[in-house]
Amino acid sequence: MEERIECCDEHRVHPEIVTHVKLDMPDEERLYDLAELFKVFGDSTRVRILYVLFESEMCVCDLAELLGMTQSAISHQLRVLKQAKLVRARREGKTVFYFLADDHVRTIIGQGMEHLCE
Amino acid sequence: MEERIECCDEHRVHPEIVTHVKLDMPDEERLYDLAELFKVFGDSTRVRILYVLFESEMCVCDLAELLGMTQSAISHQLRVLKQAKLVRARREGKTVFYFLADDHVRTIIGQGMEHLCE
DNA sequence: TCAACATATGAACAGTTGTTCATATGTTTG
DNA sequence: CAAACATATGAACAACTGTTCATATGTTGA
Repeated sequence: MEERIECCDEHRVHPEIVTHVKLDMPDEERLYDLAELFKVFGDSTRVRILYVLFESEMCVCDLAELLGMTQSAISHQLRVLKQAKLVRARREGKTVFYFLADDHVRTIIGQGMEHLCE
Repeated sequence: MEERIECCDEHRVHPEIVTHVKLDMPDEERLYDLAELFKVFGDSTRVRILYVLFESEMCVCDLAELLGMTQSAISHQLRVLKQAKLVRARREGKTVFYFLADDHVRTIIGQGMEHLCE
């Protein structure tokens, strides 16, 4: 802990800060999960689906038509979104309606948009 | 616009809503950029780098040592982060210090963490 | 200017991801 | 129950991504 692997010989950053940072870091696993979550936002098909669901819950085939993609592709992506707990599903007869799971989705996407616009 | 490609024959979602959603959607390009932005957050090495930079600006080799990765790997990822304008760099002699570009990064990661914890 | 050091970068490779196609599951209606 | 329809899923393939290795660039001090 006190000894460091050879790297830069002169450390501008104090060892205290490095130690402090190490203590403050969440577990590897938690950070891995966080990256996995953002990975879900990192695909334009899925972002588009989420944007649609901002307005209204919708069934798979309407999503497919709206986004100009096959039912299969949309269904695969909805599964990813569902596993990440970003959307939930509600069955009504033959059709399944998907809707946003909670408001973090809006906030996260909103902040992303803000970042793009600055 | 009024005519729809054959899909579900009975539409539970009113055509008005579909039209409304279409109008409210940002451009393809914007949504693509948004997904690209989140893609940057979607890697645990990059998330870890960002977390470290929450605490303090840091040089490449310190980051490499802290995260137990090669200098090259870190440097490649810093470039990605820089291109996305999530971090900025400051040169001081031989060493280059990287730091967070703005506070959206904190908010976005914070919201992501919140989502995981619910 | 040259050696030593910190960082950046290009090529290559393995691992991952999104779509398509074919098909399976599940639901309603006759 | 069978047909029709909406959705889900598995396999396969192309495209993309992150790391490594080798090397280049840029900076300092002798």
